[in-house]
Amino acid sequence: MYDKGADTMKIVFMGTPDFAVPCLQALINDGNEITAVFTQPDKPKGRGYSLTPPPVKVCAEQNHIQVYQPATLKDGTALELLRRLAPEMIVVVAYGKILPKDILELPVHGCVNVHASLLPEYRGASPIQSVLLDGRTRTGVTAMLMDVGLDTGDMLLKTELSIGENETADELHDRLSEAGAKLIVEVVHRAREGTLSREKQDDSKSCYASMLTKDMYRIDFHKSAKEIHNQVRGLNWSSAILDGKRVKICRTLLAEGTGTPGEVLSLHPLIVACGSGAIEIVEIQPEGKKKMPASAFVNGLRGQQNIRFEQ
RNA sequence: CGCGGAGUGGAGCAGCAUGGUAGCUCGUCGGGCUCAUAACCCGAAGGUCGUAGGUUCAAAUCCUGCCUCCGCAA
Repeated sequence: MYDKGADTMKIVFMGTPDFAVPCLQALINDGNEITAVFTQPDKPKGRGYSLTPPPVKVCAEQNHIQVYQPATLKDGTALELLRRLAPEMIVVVAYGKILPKDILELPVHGCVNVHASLLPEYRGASPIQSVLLDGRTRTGVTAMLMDVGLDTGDMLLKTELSIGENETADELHDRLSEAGAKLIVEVVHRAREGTLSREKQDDSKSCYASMLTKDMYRIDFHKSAKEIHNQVRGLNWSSAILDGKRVKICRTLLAEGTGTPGEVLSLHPLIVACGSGAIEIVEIQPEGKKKMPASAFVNGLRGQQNIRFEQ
């Protein structure tokens, strides 16, 4: 009754970090024929610079899928390889490389990208974090048909999510990642049925999520409590200097109170004054230690309880 | 051989340079006080001090190997 070609699709998957893994796994579980996975080359990472494979590679290998890690897609070898693989669709999720035009045009169903924002807003590198830094209350994932621009292609499907007041980038990342996995499976289904429709992006409403830089992680307690709270949750943590030592502030809540910026208003709970308002520090990580509840940190202070955060 | 920090009852820390009775702030359990409490008071349980060896009459403490965790940097 069923034509084999009608209920599976030949797909090449391109992706690199954790965010892309649920999408790949979902496509596999959905029974599609993943003929190959493209991912970034292993890179020296972490302590000792040990060569670390990207998460997508690990997942692909567990599923016995052929992995390719070309340094570039521009020299034609990737194109030739892809011609042989003959995918009906290329799915790209946080791959980290630009696809040249001839690859974009290769599959019949095109190159579909899953992007972690409601396009045309937050195109670019850090949509998840930027949305939180800006204090937005809604975001989502968008599947789009890639073109030569950066996240500018025609949109196919979206999923919208509302953002919790205290939600962190890690938490949002995971939710968006799962939503993206469901979304791409639906895109594949509908591509087979031929029921997808394309919607152009309204460029006048677009904005870009800039790359994250190191200095964005430093807390300036002159800023408002709201800004600092968004910074901590948007970046997962931010650093401050306490008693001459660097600490990561990993989780905060908005709190009551006023004082000079950086002043510790209370140890139980741990509340710090900001430029306007105050934040409660819920989780903190001293240099060289594990992340711990602020209460544990305060317990370990022993005598030196006259602490204040430096500017 | 990238640089550095750390592993001590359930949590966070002290003790280690001058080896010799396990400490502190919490938590837990029991009891008391209170209209009441995450507050206060009294009491209790709970630790082969990461692991394997070495030195020693004696090692959490000194020496060596190994494991694990973390910060920086990439």
